[in-house]
Order: sequence, then structure tokens, then C-alpha cells
Amino acid sequence: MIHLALQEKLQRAVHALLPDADVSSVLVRPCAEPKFGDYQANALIGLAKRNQLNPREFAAQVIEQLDVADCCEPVTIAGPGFLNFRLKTEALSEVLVGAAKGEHLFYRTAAEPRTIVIDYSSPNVAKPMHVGHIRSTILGYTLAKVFRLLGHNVVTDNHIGDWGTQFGKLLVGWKEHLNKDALGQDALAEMERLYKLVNTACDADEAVLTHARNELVKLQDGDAENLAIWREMINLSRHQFDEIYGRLGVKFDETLGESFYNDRLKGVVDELITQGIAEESDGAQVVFFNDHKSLKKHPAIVQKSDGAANYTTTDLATLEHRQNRWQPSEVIYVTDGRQQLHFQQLFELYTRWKPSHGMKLNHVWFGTILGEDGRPFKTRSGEIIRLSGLLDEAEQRAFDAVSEKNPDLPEEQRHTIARVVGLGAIKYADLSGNRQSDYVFSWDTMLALVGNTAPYLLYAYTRIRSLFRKLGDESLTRPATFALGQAEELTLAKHLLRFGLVLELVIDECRPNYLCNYLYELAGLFGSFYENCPVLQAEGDTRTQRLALCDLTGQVLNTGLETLGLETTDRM
RNA sequence: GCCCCGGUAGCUCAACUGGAUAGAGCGUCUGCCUUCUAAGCAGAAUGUUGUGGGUUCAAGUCCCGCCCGGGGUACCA
Repeated sequence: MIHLALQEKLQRAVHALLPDADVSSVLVRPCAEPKFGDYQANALIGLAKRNQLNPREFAAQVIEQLDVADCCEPVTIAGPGFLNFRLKTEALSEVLVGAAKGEHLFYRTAAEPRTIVIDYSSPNVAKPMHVGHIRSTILGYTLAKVFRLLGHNVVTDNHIGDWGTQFGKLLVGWKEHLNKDALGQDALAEMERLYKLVNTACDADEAVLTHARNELVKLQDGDAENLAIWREMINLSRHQFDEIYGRLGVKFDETLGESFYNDRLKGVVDELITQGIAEESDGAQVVFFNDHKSLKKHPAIVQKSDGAANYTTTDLATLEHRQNRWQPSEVIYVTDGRQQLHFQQLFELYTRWKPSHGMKLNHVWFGTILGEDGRPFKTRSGEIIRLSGLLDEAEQRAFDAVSEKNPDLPEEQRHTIARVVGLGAIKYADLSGNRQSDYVFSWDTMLALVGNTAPYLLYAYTRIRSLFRKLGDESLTRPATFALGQAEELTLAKHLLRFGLVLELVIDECRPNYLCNYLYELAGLFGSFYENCPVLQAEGDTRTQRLALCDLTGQVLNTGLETLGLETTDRM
């Protein structure tokens, strides 16, 4: 909160001295080392150098122009020309008082809300969701929530794979090998079995492959029976997707699958040809990127030699639809990093097709999922870990833990806690790492109950709730001021103020792990506070103020966790 | 071949416009439960940030070379 005011004042001061300089890079950031102060500005050094000024002298001149006495101790210059700001306790207190009154929760919503389309999850019809889908789903939904928390308009769209060549094989399987009992038991497993069965048969027998192709052509031509089966497969799949999404608490505004764009594909290709963007090559319609360094040798096919479109075409039509329907300032795709080339091509191609679209096209990719042996975790290996089973095991492990720690709680309540903790642990494990790092799938990492994990954060929250339970009917009085006399109180309070900064950082880089780190630090600082600063046993203003600090910490934890898609619990 | 990623403590990871002494957790070791939930807190040990140069007042971060690993690379998505 305060840092934004500081930053504005600093930028004005710099502008007064260097009217021509771009002051947008003059930023105020939290100090890495608390001993230097609370906030620092590093940009003056470079700015001074670029203007042939002595950095320290320039810094001194800036300070003369800068009046921040209302919120800071005298500003100091350190090293080659860093500015260090130390907050006055009164200023800190004022922000906390405002938060305690409910005026804000240490962040501001966007002055100019943007519209952002976020594309995530995108499972395939007739295939069970597996561990590979969880990152996209969790990352995407969390990003949507952070953007929304900051006041932006978000459209979430599940671009499910409900069209494509796999349906030829699935139709053969459905017509010739369907086990209806199995379908009733577990539709996705049965459909997957059918696919594998026919896929294997195709490899062995050319006739089966031809049969599958014929079924696909019939589907594409609108054959009533095949269309009905196709719709049935989609319905069964969506039913099971919804079950998973329900457990994960994930929602979508739209579910426009690939088939939604079928009618537009031919037109897209025609336009690309007419505009001279696509050209015929080996029977296919291809787009070359000769002027582009990394795409020079990687043309994109927009129409296969058999006349069918492929996913580049579908994605172009999808993007066109999104632009027309929502006029977003940004479209975010949350997928595996292996699709980087595809999205590079897509963005480049779309911009060539619609040069004035003006949208930020953002591929938010994440690392490959590896097995514990460090080998890529491939879908086709047959060693698929079903998402539903993963969630079951997470809840079971959490149930065992809560039953051990708190055996006296009623079983029903332990199940509820296990759901919150178990599913929270999985989500948090996914969100707390740098998304671009390869992801080593490990039960122990996912379901760990100690360290930088969901249970640690949830536990900090339950301690706060426990205090307020003990408070009983006593109403919470709002402090008129915060003394923050003890070191742990002061540190905790300062950390609360950084919440908004972190949220901004998350949407700037689409990296929820910043929020995880922040909350983990907050929980740690609260832990120290909790051990060293008695709350209920304190008296008078100290008690009031500490209770308010607990309440605010609880609110930030709760809001932060909710934004990460985690529920909280009062006991665990 | 070409393109894109990555290489940080024994392990898993973090490090916010390049910024001050590279931080956590796990594991190891030591203290703290008649006192607000010990799923906790306090403390100890752990590094040539793959490697060699360069730019800079300042490099894990930017540039170039090399080594190692992963991924992608014309009709799957």
C-alpha cells in the first residue's frame, strides 16, 4: 500500500530534476535485507549514469525534492546510490487501522480493469483426466482468481478436445467392442480401453484402419448414428470432467470445445490463402515464417493434404471468436511447455492474419511432468495416474494424519478436514513451485504435511481461529492505533502491507508461486508472533491490537488461500 | 542439423525492473509442551549458482563460446 505512494512521490521528485527522463522504471521495492530499511529504490543509479551524473549526488538531490516525512523516517543513501526508506510506525499503524475498519485488505483493485480470456485444463473427450491435466487446471483457475481479485474481468474457457481423428477409432470400438456394464461403471476407462484396443488393431491390420477412417468420414459428413455416438461420448466425458472439477472446486465460464469451431475452419483456410498467407506445399496448405528467426525452419500447416484442418486452424478460429466476442486485452493459454512452438506459430500467424488485433497473446507454459525416476511422464506409457485416484489418495492420507493428530474429533469432521487438507496439499504442491521447472511427480512431495505446504498454512489459520473461538461472545474492538512495540508484531504488520504488491507480481508474470511464498512467509511470521506475543493473556490496548493483528493475518491468509483455490478449516 | 527450455546446498525448490552477506523446506544435530492447537517455535551445519570469457559501480539474473540434461522440429494435440 504505502510503497505505491512512495513510488509516486519518488517519480515526481525525479521528474522535477530530469524532466525528460522516463521515470516509469523508478520503482520502490521491499528491501531484501530488513536492516537496510523497509523499502528501497535502486533505479536512481542507472538513471544518474545515463545522464552523466554522480549517482550519490543525484540521489541526494532527489531526496531534497522528496517529502515523505508523513510516512517515513529520513531517507538514507547507501552504497552506490540506493535509497532506503524506513516506515514510521504511525504510518504503518494508520494502514492497519484502515484495514481493521474493513476499508481495504492491503491491496487495491485496478483503476482500469482489463478483460482477460484464460484457456486452461482442456481435457480430451473419451480419455480419463490424468495427473498431466492438473497443472493446467489448477494454474489457470488460480490465475483467473488473482486477476478477478484485483478487479479485472476474466472469461475462463475450457477448450476441450471433442473433435479429431481419434473418433474414427473410437467409433469402431464403440460399435464392435462396447461393454455396456463397464461403460456404466467407469465410462472414461471403457472408452479408453476401446481406443487402445482399436488402435492396436489398426497397427496390425490395415483393414481396421480403413474402417476407422471411414467411420471418421461418416462422422464428419454428419451421419446420424455416428453423431449420436459422438454426442454420447462427449456427454459421458463431460459428466466425469465435471465430477473432477467439482472436487477441485474449479469452474469455467465457457466450455467451447474444438467442435464448436468446425463450421469456421474452411473459411479460415480460405482467408489465409486469399490473403497470400498460406500456400500449397506437398498438397497441404502451409504458412512459412521466412522473416522470423526461430520459426524460419518451422512452417505451420493449416490444412492437411487430405483437406482436413488441424489444431492450428482450430486455434486460429478460436482466437478469432474470442477477439470478436469479448474484445479481451489479453488471452492466456495455460499448457505444457512442449507446445511452445505451436503457440509461437499461432501468435505469429494470427498477428499476420489480423495485424491490428492489439491483444496480448500469452502462452503461460509449465514444465514437463516427470516420473520419480526423472524420465518424462508420458501419457502413452500406459502408466497413467488417474486424477480421481490421486485425489482419493490425498484425502485418505490427510484423513490418517488428522485422525492421528486429533482423534477426538467426530469422524464426519475429520473427513471434512481431510478433504480441505488433502486437496489443498495437492493444489498447493502444484502452485508453490516455479511453473517452468520440470515437475517431478511424487506422492511424498504432493502430500507432504510439513514445510512449505498447504497444511502448514492451514494450520496457522486454525491457530488464529482457535483464538477467536476462545474469545467466545466477546466482540472484537477496533484499535484506534497500533503500537507494534514488540519486534514480532512490527515484522508481521509490515509483511501484511506487502500483500497487494505480491498480487500484482502474480498477474504480471502469471506466477502464483509468488503468492505461495508470500503466504508461507506470512504464516512463518505469524508463528513467531504467536509463540512470543501472548494474545488472550495480554491486557488492555495490547490485547486489542494483537487480536486485531491476528484477525488481519487471518483475513489475508484466508483471502490468499481462497485465491489459490484452497478452502480453510477452523480446526485440524 | 536447427529452434526452445533448463543446470543453484545431499534431495526438492525459491530468489520481485540486474542490487547490498544467494534463501527455505526435507533430511541431520540441539533445546522448548502443568501456559492461546508441538501439523508448532528457537538454534546449529550445509554453496566456486555446470564451465570459460564479456558488459556493468553491481551478474544466479544480461551477451558470446563450450559441457551436460530435457523438449520440439510438415500433415497428433
